[in-house]
Amino acid sequence: MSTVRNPDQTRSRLLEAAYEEIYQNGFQGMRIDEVLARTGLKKGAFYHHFASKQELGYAVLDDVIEKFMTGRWLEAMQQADDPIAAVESKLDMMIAEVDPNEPIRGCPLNNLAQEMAPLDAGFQQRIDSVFQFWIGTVADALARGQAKGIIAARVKPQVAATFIVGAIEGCVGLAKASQNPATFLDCRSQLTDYMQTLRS
Amino acid sequence: MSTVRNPDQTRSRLLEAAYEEIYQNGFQGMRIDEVLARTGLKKGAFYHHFASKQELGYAVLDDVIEKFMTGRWLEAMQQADDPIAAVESKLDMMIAEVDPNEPIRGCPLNNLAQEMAPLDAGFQQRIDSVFQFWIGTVADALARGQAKGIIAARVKPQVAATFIVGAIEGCVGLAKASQNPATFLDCRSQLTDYMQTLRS
DNA sequence: ACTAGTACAGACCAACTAGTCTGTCTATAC
DNA sequence: GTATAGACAGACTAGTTGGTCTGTACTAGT
Repeated sequence: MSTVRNPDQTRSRLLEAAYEEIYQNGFQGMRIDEVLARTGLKKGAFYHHFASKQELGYAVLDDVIEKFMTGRWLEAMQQADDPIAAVESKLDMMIAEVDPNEPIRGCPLNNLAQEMAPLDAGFQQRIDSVFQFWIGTVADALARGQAKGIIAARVKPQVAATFIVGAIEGCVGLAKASQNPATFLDCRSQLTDYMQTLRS
Repeated sequence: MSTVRNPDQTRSRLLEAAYEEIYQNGFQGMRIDEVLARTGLKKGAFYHHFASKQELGYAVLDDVIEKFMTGRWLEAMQQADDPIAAVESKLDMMIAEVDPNEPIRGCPLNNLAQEMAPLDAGFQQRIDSVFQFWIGTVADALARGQAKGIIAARVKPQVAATFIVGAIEGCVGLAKASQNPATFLDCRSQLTDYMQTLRS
């Protein structure tokens, strides 16, 4: 049996399976054997593409999570006429994506942050850079809103954006703790109130 | 050598060591051997007091973390003249407790929540009950503030309290991700702004 | 004082898990 | 076409980890 080889795709499959396993069990809880079982690949393939479990974790952050967050927030914020409406729209999307049949697993980025940031500098730097990028997209949108006069001049875009991102993660985290989507809705309603105070 | 025995204290030492290990490495990352090394005890002692690692985790939540949160928030909120000022005071205490020489490890309760809530129903229920208690203390204080006329009547205490707790955890979580206390200060300043909007 | 249950010590085990190594098949360069 | 490097398979290992089990010393009730 002649096997067709496609190393790039093999690597992607490993990354995708690892992302799922990490999302479900955390990085430390993720087992390489389970990633291999998901993909049907063997140890030989894995360690050909990744030097270690740690390197796999870094690659998931670099190649899956960062790209996901970039795709999700960058252009949505960049081409937003109203930054607050754009954030609200993203929150609506997050709600729509919740699968009521599955446990609430929260935000993949924040999950890794809370687990790994104090334990591993490589994780921490990558995570921080994604958060800073995310906050930066919101801050830039707020600053453009100020230029357009729809956001109050007193608002500090970076500070407000930090809080918006922090509050989103907080609301998601509480919903995860309670395993109740209604918690997110309650929490989010107040984030909405806060954001309205940023308008001029 | 005649060893003095004190089973209650032995159990407490195990719980305290386990709490520290969980706080540093997470529940899954916590190793029983390391708990024993911290205490100088052996397997025999451990499995006499706890049926399993899972039961230890439950006990840490029930006997350490819940008690800690109760002691920290209950009476402070109960005897608060001004609920917002009381929360601010607690935030000041949290800042004061940060040790600049150690990595920012965040909130022990939220750490466990983000790691274990979707994985283990026993953890999830215990964590949720502590969060609900915490939120309840804040909500009750807000309601009393409304009765006194210092909190606006339009405020829904439970919803506002949920957001306050969520935002606190979000701010702490971001500071943990960035390993930068300044992130918490920025984030918190906006939580302060939000809370001011609750006044009448 | 005796006994029975309690509170441990510490050796041991079975399962798991990250990582290694050798071999083989495939693709690519020439 | 052939050599060389890349892309895997899969058996194997060494270390770890939660948990068990037996034995023993302590303690409380009678």
